[in-house]
Parts: sequence; C-alpha cells; structure tokens
Amino acid sequence: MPDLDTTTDVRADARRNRRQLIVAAREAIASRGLDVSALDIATAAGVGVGTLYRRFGTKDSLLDAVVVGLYDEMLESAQECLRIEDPWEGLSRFVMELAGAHRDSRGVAEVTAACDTVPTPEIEERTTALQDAVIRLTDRAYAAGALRADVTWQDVMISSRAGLDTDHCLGVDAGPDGWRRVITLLLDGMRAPGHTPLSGTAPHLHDNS
Amino acid sequence: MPDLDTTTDVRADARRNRRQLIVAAREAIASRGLDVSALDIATAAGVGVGTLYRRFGTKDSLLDAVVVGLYDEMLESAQECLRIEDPWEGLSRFVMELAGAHRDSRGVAEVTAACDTVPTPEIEERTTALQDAVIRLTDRAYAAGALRADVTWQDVMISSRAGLDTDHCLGVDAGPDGWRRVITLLLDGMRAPGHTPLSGTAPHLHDNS
DNA sequence: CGCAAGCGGACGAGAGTCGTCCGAATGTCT
DNA sequence: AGACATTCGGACGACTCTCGTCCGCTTGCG
Repeated sequence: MPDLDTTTDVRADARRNRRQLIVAAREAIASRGLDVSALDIATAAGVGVGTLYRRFGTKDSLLDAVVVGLYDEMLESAQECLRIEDPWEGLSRFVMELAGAHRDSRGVAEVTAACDTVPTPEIEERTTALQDAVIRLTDRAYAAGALRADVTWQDVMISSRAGLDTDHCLGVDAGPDGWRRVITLLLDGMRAPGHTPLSGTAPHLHDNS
Repeated sequence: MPDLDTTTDVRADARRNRRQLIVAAREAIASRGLDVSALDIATAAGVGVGTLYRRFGTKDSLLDAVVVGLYDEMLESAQECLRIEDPWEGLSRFVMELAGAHRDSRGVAEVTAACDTVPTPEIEERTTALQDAVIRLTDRAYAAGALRADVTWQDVMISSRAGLDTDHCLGVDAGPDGWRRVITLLLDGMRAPGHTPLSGTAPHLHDNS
C-alpha cells in the first residue's frame, strides 16, 4: 500500500481525503471491479469528484495505487506459505488464499486475468515475484512427493481462479463457502495420494431433492 | 431451438430474416453475453434493427428464444450421458460437456448463474429437468462406488462452472484446453479412488521458468 | 402489374461516463 | 485573530452507448 500518509507539504484535510479515497476505491474495486466510476468512489469516500482528480490526477492513477497494494498482500501471503514446513500444506494453503483474494475483490480477478493490456512496471515486477513463489511452492511439493507429477505450476496458478464464478448454477446455491469446496476438490485432484475431507459446511449434503 | 421456420403466412424474406436473426443472436450471445445490443445482433444478421423489433417485438423475446434452445441442448447432452453404461464415465462426461457449454457461450454462463432474476416458465422447467438428470447421474455413481460419499450433486453442478474464468492468471496462459485440465483435476478430486491421467495437451509441462 | 407486407436506419430520449472549472469553505501561518 | 493560499464540492459540457419507434422506400407475391 504505497504512500498512504506521505508527509509532504499538503494540507491535513487533503491528506485525509487522499486516505479516504484509497480506502473507498479499494472497497469499490472489490465489489464492482475496475470499471467502477469516479463518482462512485468519490461519493463512497465522502468527497466530490473534483477532489479525486485533484489528488490523483487520473482515475487510473488511483486504481493503480490500490491494485499494487492488493498485489503486495498476495505476495506477503505467498511468503508466509513458503515458511510453512509441510510442502503440501504450504502449497494448498496458498492456492486457497489466492483463490480467496480473487473472490474477495472483483478487481483482483480482473487484473490477474488481463493478458492483452500492458501492465505497469510495478505490477509486472510483482507478477514475476508471484510466479517465482508458486514455482518454489510446487517444487517443494514435488520433492516431497505430495504433488502429482503431471500437474504444473501453471496448473496451480490457474486453479486459483476455479472458485471465481461458482456461487450458483442452474438453481443450485453453493452457499458462502461453496468456492472452498471447489478448491478443496481441485487440490485433492492435484494431490499425489489420498483425500482431504471436505469441510462440514456443505449445503444439502446428500439432500437429493 | 423453437420455431426456426414456422410456416405462418409471413413473407419468405421475413422468415429468412427471422432465421438469420436467431443465428446471429446465438453467436452474439455466445461471445458477448446477454448484454449484447440489438444493433449488434441486427448488423451481424445483415438486417436493420427495425427488422429485429418487427420480428420479435422485444430484444428480450429474441434472447429468450435463443437461450431456451441452448438449454435444450444441455438437456439432450444429459440424456446422452445417462445412456452411457459406466456411471463414472457418464457423470464425468456430463460435467465436462456442461462446463464446455458454459465456456462456449458467455450467455449460458450468465443465465445459469442467475439467482435473483425470475426465470421464464420454459427456463424453470428445463432447469428442474437438468437438476433431475444430475441427481440421477450422481446416484448412479454413488451406487457404483465411483463418487466420494461427501460430494453432493450440488457440488457436481457447481463444478461445471469451475473452468469458466481460467484462461489466464498472473501472466500464465492456460492455453485453449486449460479449462479441461481444471475440470479433469476437479473430477479426480471427486472420484472415489485413483486418478485420471491429464490430457497430453498440457502447456509447458514442468517448464519451470 | 399492383399493392400489401416488409425493410433499413435515422432518430428522440434516456442513462452513464470522464475530467474541468469556479465560487465557497477551510486549514495554516503569522 | 486575521489574511490568504490551498483545497473542496458538485454542476457542467462533451461524449458514448443503449432501446425502441417511425416513415419513406423496396420487394415478394397473387
């Protein structure tokens, strides 16, 4: 989260508004994605749109600041998972957390899926770092014999998006933790032997009607 | 695909335009989703927007006709899979085909995810029929000991959306068949014992760089 | 060949967006 | 306490995109 409270020579209210705008933008991006309007962000922050443009020059500039912060959080999560002793635990935990980050913020889902838009240097750098982390996590899991040999680190990365749009399907409501069940099953499929028990929060377990 | 060539007393060119509009709408819905504009459909069909409204009265009326057709295809696929002897083969095949239908048409993905909008009677009827089919498919798989006991038919339904948004993630390109790998892994996780070998079309197998 | 049926696309109305601008309010420094 | 530069808010113009209508022109068909 870069320069949230830069102590430059701006006035106190200006600094406060800047902070509020970043917080509001973060929430707006989470729920509405990167297409959120400048007016929505400003209103949520309790300021006028003029203030937004005065503080950040461009709507995109504000969005960039928020997105970089989100990437840093994903990176931090990856580092934590690399510190977990059990390689499988580390890998599966990171996949679950990355999937969670995607679900928590529609903006994250949009920006990690971008393939044709040119990323800013900050984003590119963090993307590479995240790839490195995933490679390390999968290599550890291979070495421990916990990960199927035909599953690549790219599969792992991609899998973290599998829970994205899995809330409803053809009249079925997956419930608030439905996506966790999907990711768990996916991880089970990637695991070399055995199963992980599904969490007990299953909706309608065997309720065939 | 309802009344594609109703031989009512309309003129031949009117009937032809109606057909072209449905074909164009189907393609437009597939690539752009249900929010496609009337002008886009009409242009793709090679007619003016006036013709669209004259033939269908409402944009939604045209969309409904297309969507019902898509549901019928999903239902037909389900019936075919129920005719497959091996219960696991039948179940996994249907999940893959349902996932494929979701990927082939953005409109399908949007409409099967709808939970707050009230469905038309035609859609509701077909949704129930699809649920029944999935229940039958899973019950067969349970009985054969092929499906984990803690996996519900709702899990199966939801899983068919897992491959939806899995083309790119953090710089990784899943390739054209990436979603199939995801669904395969997911099915492996749902399977009672053993693994299904992943298809050989894996991009960058163990290309850790 | 004549005419009803059908056609295309310009059009009005409305929604939603971005970024600017300026009179009013407010923080800060003396 | 007072003065003044900084900052604020939101109305505003300009633009894009949407739907569904309407009417002069074309065309299929008896």
